[in-house]
Amino acid sequence: MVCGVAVTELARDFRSLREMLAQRHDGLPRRLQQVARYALDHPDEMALGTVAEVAKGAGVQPSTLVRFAQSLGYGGFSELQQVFRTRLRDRWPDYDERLLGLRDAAQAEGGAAILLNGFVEASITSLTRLRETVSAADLDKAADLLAGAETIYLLGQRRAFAVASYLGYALGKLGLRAVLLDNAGGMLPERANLARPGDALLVISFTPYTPGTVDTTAAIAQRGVPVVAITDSAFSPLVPLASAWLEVAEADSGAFRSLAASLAAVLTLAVLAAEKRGVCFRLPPSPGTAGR
Amino acid sequence: MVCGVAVTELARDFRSLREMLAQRHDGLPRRLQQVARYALDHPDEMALGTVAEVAKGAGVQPSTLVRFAQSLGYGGFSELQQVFRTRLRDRWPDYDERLLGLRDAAQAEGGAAILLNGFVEASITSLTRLRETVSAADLDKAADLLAGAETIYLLGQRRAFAVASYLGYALGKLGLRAVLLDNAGGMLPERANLARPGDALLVISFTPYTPGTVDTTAAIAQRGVPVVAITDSAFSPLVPLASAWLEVAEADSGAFRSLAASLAAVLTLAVLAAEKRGVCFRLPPSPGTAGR
DNA sequence: CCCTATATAGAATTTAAATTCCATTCTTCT
DNA sequence: AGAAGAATGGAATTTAAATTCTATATAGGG
Repeated sequence: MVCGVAVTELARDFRSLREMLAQRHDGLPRRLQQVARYALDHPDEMALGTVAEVAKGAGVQPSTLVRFAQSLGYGGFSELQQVFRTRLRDRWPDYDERLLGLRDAAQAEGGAAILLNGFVEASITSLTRLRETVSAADLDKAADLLAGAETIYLLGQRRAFAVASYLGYALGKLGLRAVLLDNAGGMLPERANLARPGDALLVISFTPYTPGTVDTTAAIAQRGVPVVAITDSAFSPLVPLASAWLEVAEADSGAFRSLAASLAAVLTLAVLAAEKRGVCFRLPPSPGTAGR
Repeated sequence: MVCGVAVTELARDFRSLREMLAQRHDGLPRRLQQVARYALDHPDEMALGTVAEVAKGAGVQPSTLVRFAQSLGYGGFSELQQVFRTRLRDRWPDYDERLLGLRDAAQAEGGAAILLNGFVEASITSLTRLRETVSAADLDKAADLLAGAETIYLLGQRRAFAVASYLGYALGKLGLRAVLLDNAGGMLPERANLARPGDALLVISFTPYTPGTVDTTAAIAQRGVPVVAITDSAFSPLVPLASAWLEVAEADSGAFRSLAASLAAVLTLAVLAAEKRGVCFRLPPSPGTAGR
């Protein structure tokens, strides 16, 4: 019946589908044009709805949707729907195109490039997700606590240690007193005892939460020191201990997790806290909206 | 059967669901906790996947998902899924609007969001640029040197220290012997003396190059130890000392540079080196294409 | 104006997914 | 340690959705 009609390669992503529809639209039967318009105007409905729902929305019969998909070269509506679902999954409006190109290029270059590309993609995923999960209010609250502290204690072990150490560097540059709690000589508990209620603890930990980190945080929190936690889930044992916390979930690329999102979050906190501190101690030149 | 059990009003939107799960999580059976975590970590899969797909992703049986939904008060998985689908619909009301207004949205949310957005964008810029400047050949060469080393010494100070420390963590996990050269007690020169020709040094430094890092690298290189450098320019003082080097330029967002690209590069090296080492020492089960 | 080819609507069928049920395995309490 | 209860995995069943089929309508050509 439909032998050799589909000259064009069938579209697997939303962009190509859009393009293809624009081209073939005029040659399509009336009802199918109607479906095409609806599909491009309501991509979310196309992705999430059942055939019956979409048909109702577009004002056509269910079978029309199937014929539409088939006339485009797909096996059926479900196959067409995958295009719309993929678009929902991978919606990084700015970066999706770039990423697709990167993946292809990496394949061509060989194993090392694929590996690198994996880490790059995991990092970008983490970063874009960060922008969605962390709100300005959360950041403000956490930064307020840090700005009000005399000394900021930093705690992070294993893979979170890198984050804590960079934060220590940044806070130092910004002129905020910070102490990096490492476990040198197994002295962590003793060094943690220095924290007093006028200070603050910033703790970073991800699954599986290092017991030492959790224990130390609990000990410090119990002594009335405000705790800001950076962790990866609402179920983290740090959350009940914290006065403020940020959810930072890092994607992994097989072997190791990225730290990109954690670093971005932590630097934001550092700069925010410094700004707030600046407002308290030395009044800034421009009042009102302090941030540029 | 389930008369009047659900005391709580059942959640119809994502936020309440999230909250409810956080509360009830501890009282839940093991598998149901597992599902709860997966659901919050992969909301898109929950929205788009079928029961079978989600079950596979979460590592449970399909029936467990249904029981999970029911224990929360929903009629079944489909009803629970609606919550996740609604979230997808509502969060991106309009595709085009979002394209235009990412930065505007940050403006509207306040200083904190602008700041965070800046760090996220800087990181993504660094990461995509990394893919352009670093070639697979460079990576291979550097990884070969590391794979051939008995012990890998890691050197990075100031902001590069975070990178070196994460690399140390990763190499340890991969079973490669690595020594992080910190300057504890001002003993850096003495500790660096331990490196011998059969070892390797991985050094990370960016403008302005920390003198201590450069000096130590020079001393080690002169004693015949192969050096792999991660630095930000061909004119870096590390380049003439190195047997292999990678150019990693980090974008900055005003105050601080991202470390995202450096971390991605360094992790790639670590995994590559471990793979090569595996090939040399214990022949892998699958010959030919050793990858994964 | 009629005949043929194509498109369409709606019912019938097929296919796939969600839910329930039951046997087995862990837990917990005595 | 043993029994009772809850939790789990997997097959069986039910339910819903997608696809196909056919009768009817519509448009285009002779």
